[in-house]
Amino acid sequence: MGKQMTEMLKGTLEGIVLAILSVQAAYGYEITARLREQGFTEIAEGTVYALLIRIEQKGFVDVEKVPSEKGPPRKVYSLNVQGREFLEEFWSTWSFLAERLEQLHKEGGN
Amino acid sequence: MGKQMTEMLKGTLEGIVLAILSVQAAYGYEITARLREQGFTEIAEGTVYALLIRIEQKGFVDVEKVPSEKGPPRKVYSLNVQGREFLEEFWSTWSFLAERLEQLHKEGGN
DNA sequence: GCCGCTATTCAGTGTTACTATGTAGTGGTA
DNA sequence: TACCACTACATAGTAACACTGAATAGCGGC
Repeated sequence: MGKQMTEMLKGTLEGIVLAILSVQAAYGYEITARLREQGFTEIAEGTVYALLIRIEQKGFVDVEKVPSEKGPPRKVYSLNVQGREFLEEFWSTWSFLAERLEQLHKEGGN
Repeated sequence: MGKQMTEMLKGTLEGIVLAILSVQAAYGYEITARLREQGFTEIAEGTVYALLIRIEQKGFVDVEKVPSEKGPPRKVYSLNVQGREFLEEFWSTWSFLAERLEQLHKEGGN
């Protein structure tokens, strides 16, 4: 993956995953696949699983183990109230940053 | 500073500073002040200086020492060709990320 | 002589995403 | 039976980056 993207994902990937979960509960393998669909083709599985453990420890998600027909049991993550609050904060932080950067892009773009 | 902002700045602060330098050459103290003006009120001076050393080592900027009337000599940084190329890459990476996030924000915002 | 402002530097810390690998369950197939 | 492909999760070690909390240094005014 591009080094720039790697660094830029720090702090945003968590929000991205929470945003995905805010639409619908999902398990790790599924989330990875969904990220790939959305253009994040190079995000490693290990990265996603590590992130899921983190957001579980922070108490942003509820976890349920569900048997799979095709492999080991799935750990299905669903966003809880705390997670939704955090996601809102994330969006406001993101919006602030995005506005400043858009401004800078315009200024420099002459 | 909010922890979210801290993490989100990883990878973007470098681009922000390069964007500032793309408009006009500047020195560390000045850059810090300019960031504060633009709403990044809590970015530590030490952070900016460390970043400047990094981008100098990467060869994105040229440095000139200029005496000051008000204190120790200033180290004035100006963006060079390599820096401009890197900045362009930065903008394309940023745009990609911003588009995906905007999309996600819309989807989740129902 | 001391304080405030300007200006830079640096050691140590925490967080995060990546690499690389390992473990495990299921079904198909030769 | 043995092997492979796909599904599904876990983890140890690494690199990069922003922050904290200092220290150093030059200048002017009181």
